[in-house]
Amino acid sequence: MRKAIEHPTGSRRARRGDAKRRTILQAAKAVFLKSGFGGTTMDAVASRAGVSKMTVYRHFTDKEDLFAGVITELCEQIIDDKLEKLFEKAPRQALRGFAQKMVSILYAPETVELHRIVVAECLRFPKLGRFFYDSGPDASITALANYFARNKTNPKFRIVDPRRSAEEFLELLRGYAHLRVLLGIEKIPTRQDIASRIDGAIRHVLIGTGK
Amino acid sequence: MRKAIEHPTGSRRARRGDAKRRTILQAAKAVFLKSGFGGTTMDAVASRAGVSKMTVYRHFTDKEDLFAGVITELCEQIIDDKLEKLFEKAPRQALRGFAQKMVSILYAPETVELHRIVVAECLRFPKLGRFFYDSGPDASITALANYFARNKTNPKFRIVDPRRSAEEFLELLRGYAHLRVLLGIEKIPTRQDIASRIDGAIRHVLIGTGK
DNA sequence: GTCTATATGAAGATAGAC
DNA sequence: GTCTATCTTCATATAGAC
Repeated sequence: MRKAIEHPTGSRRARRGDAKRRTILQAAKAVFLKSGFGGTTMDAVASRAGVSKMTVYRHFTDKEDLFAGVITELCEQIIDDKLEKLFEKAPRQALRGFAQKMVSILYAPETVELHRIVVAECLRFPKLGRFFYDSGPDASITALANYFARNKTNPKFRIVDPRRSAEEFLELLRGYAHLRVLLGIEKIPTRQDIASRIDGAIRHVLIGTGK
Repeated sequence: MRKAIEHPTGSRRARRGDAKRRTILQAAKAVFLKSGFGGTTMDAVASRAGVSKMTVYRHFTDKEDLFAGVITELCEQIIDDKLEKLFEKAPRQALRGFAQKMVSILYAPETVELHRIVVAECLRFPKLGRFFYDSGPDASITALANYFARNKTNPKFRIVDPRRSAEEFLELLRGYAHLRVLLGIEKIPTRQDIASRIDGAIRHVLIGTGK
């Protein structure tokens, strides 16, 4: 983004304190996610927020600033919990729990819409791609890679390089089902599809898990 | 797309015969891929093609029609060769050859840009997502799935369901490197990265391939 | 068929009242 | 601080001459 994505208009305190600002941000989030950057008009945001357009401009210097505010908030919320806790169980259960958590995030409608708009606008806003990637995918990969690194000598695991194995595990979870959802072809993968996807990912990194 | 993506203005013969139409289409392709649908102006297309804007409108009824023409041509060109020929060798070599072909397509700049614009515009043009998916990803998955189905009983292979295994193989090839390229974070994956990616994919579907 | 010039409309941004 | 009303820009699309 042209402006710093980390610092939309106003101080951090002002961001939290102002209720109307939050109302506008919520409205903007809905409109941007549904219509994209180009398809969103300041009129639509103002209308949805129940305020006049001028009020929107009082809180955000322009459309890009508003967009930055929305995206920042969304990215900060992608990974909410501490992922480390999931790895405290035995390997198979730990990986299954982590996988289920990841799938639930990956396929959440809001995540999918965010993903779509980031891909769409990452050329217009050069910082956007990295900001999103660091907030979501990279955070997940790193958490899993650390777990693999700790268990690299464990004979149950088939780890070549921790980070690569982490990527591969998550790639199998995401897969083409995610692309189909992104393209609007599928709504949400079935439970069976997800279960089989998780099995495939675990089979890829653990040994002796049968055919 | 609102109009049929398969049939932009004019008959199939007219499409091939008219040289100026092709000039406009080439110019439009460059501009759309660089700037997206919203960022592209008919002025820019006309200017790049070296014709007046009116001439563009003589060949394409409107901007959407022009967009449909560009996307149709791009999608038709994604998979140019017959993929079946690649599978005539021994399993390991066959899969390696197929994988290299797929990687070269996946990471070609034009493919990446097409992918990006399709994700960006698939909500505005409902048919677009499926058209792209069928032309590229699904064609690849199906070709590989057929190969796996023919070799399902071969003890070298670790195939649960041919189509799922095909998706998994291609997911490992695509992976997060592709997302990073899509987001503008990386330019092109390194040779080592690609080689290791191909190894991982083959390891996933063949047995007894070492570690 | 192709051009120059223009109409139309939408949307980002602002002026000034309360 | 918030509103109504307005300005300005610019891109799609068209009219009419050659």
